[in-house]
Formats: sequence, C-alpha cells, structure tokens
Amino acid sequence: MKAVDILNIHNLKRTSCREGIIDVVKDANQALSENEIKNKLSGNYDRTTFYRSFKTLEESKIIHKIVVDSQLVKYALDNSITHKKEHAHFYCNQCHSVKCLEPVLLEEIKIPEGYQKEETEIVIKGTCAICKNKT
Amino acid sequence: MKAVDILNIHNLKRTSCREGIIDVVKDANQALSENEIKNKLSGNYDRTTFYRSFKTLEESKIIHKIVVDSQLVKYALDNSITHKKEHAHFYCNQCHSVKCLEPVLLEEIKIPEGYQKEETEIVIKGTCAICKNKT
DNA sequence: GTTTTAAATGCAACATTGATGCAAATGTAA
DNA sequence: TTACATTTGCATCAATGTTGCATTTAAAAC
Repeated sequence: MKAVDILNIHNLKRTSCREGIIDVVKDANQALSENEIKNKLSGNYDRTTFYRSFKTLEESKIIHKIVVDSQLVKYALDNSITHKKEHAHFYCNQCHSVKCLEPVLLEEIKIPEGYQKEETEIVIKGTCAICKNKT
Repeated sequence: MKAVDILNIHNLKRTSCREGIIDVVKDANQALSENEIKNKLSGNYDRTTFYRSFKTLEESKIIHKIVVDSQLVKYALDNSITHKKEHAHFYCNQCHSVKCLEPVLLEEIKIPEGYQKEETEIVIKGTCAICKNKT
C-alpha cells in the first residue's frame, strides 16, 4: 500500500514529511532512528516537525516506537503480518540494529493482584547473526 | 547489609554519594529516578557525579537501570531475593511508579537462527492496584 | 598521624530525545 | 479561488547521557 493511501485510511493530511517517513520505514528491513530516517529523506524538515510526525503516525498505529535506551529510539512500520500483535525486538549490541521479532504467544508474565496490564515492551539484547559471523 | 559493606564487597571506594544512593534505593519499595533519589539525599551532588555513581553501581551490579522511556529512567537495588535473575518491571501509566516483578521462568522467546541473546528487558505498562482503586 | 597517590568530584560544555507556544505556511474542502 | 483548520518552523526549555580537566578526597603506605 502506498504512503498516501495509508494516510488517507487514517484520516491524516498528506504532507511530504509524513509520506517520506512512511516510505522510508516501509522499505527498511529494520527499525530506524530519527536520524537514519532523516538521512534517507530528500526533504529537509525541522526536528519538531519530525517529532510531531512520529507522534501522529504512532498514535494512528502506522508506526511503532522501540526504546532501546534513553538515547536510542527507533521506529518501525506496523504491518499486518508481523505486527498488530505483541512482539519482541532484538537489539544488536555490536551493530546497534533493531529488528522486530515474529510474534509469539507468550506465557503471561504474572503481575500482582489488582494490577492491570495494558502493553508489554520487550527488547532482547545480544549479537545478531551478521555480527556473530564476523568474530 | 549496610551500604558501606556493599561497597567494600565490590571493591568500591566509600563515598557519601554512593553510600547515599545505595541507602535510598535500598529503603525504597519501588524504583527511583535520578531526581527522586537526589531529593531524598541530604548531600548536594553534581549531576555528573550522580551519573558516574549510577554507572559505577550498575557496572558492579549493585543496582540496575530500568528504561521506561527515553525521558524516564529509574534505578532499583539488585538483591538476592527478587533480582540476580531475569525479571520484568511494571510501569504505572497513572502514577508513573516502577516496580520490579517477581522473577518468573519465561518461555524462551524465539530469536532468529544465528542470533545470540544476552539480556532481556521487559517493561509491562498499565495501571497499578492503587491507581486502579481510585477510579 | 602524615604523606602519597590513585580515584572521585565539580564544573564546563555539548549531544540526543521529548515537549510546547506561537506566528507563518499549507492541505483540503467548500 | 477562497476559507479554515491543520501543519510547519522557530524558539525555548527539560531530562538523560557523555567527556575533559583541574581540584579534592579516600585509603593505603610510611
């Protein structure tokens, strides 16, 4: 599906920044940071515009945010195959890449009586196949 | 165990900042942010000293860091009862408190062939019992 | 108790991410 | 083409992370 159509479906105005972000994360085979996305875009946008675009796209569940660390945030496209379901993320300590893992039915993590779970954020840290081969 | 003893065991110099941080997180029944810890301390320390103290205590596995969001980082004491084992964290969207959950044997999350897992960070977001009662 | 020295601290400076107010620009529908 | 609500760019600020360097301090040696 084209970026424009995705925006239309979610009743969002078609702006070049939003379109660009969607196109970039759609073509990526891994999650991308704000700067990685920025560098892949032709247009030049203010950081605030970027920030607000990410927020809007996230709220419409077009993309989702992965917080690896307080200084490392990445974004990935929500797609009907791997996403819309709870899934974990893999972060490579070597090359710092982030990938969405296939959704798996997780045994419920027991939370205390009276607590109400809404979302679960899982980041598995380690070494990816490519980096492991290099050693 | 006293803060001083903990520092000694790990071959760390006894400084009032480190001692203070350990005492504060030890007495807390939840994870605390840099500012929350700072406000509970009598002494006044430079942010850099704080930052380096946290780093040192974390490296010695005296405390561990929980990254809820890029702007919300909390610290909790590692203790032999609930910690030293992989455990999840609960973040309350209402009161913003963070608690370490009891360690549970998690069914392994399947990661791709050739990948090597080192750590798993889990943050469950929702509403805690106290906040749920208020509604 | 002094001296010595390696380690910790305070300060300055800077990077990344998140957030808001406001005027100017723009998308979209009338 | 016009009108209007939305989006953008800019300024400004907060929390977190990081490093270099001079000064201070913990702790060992004397």
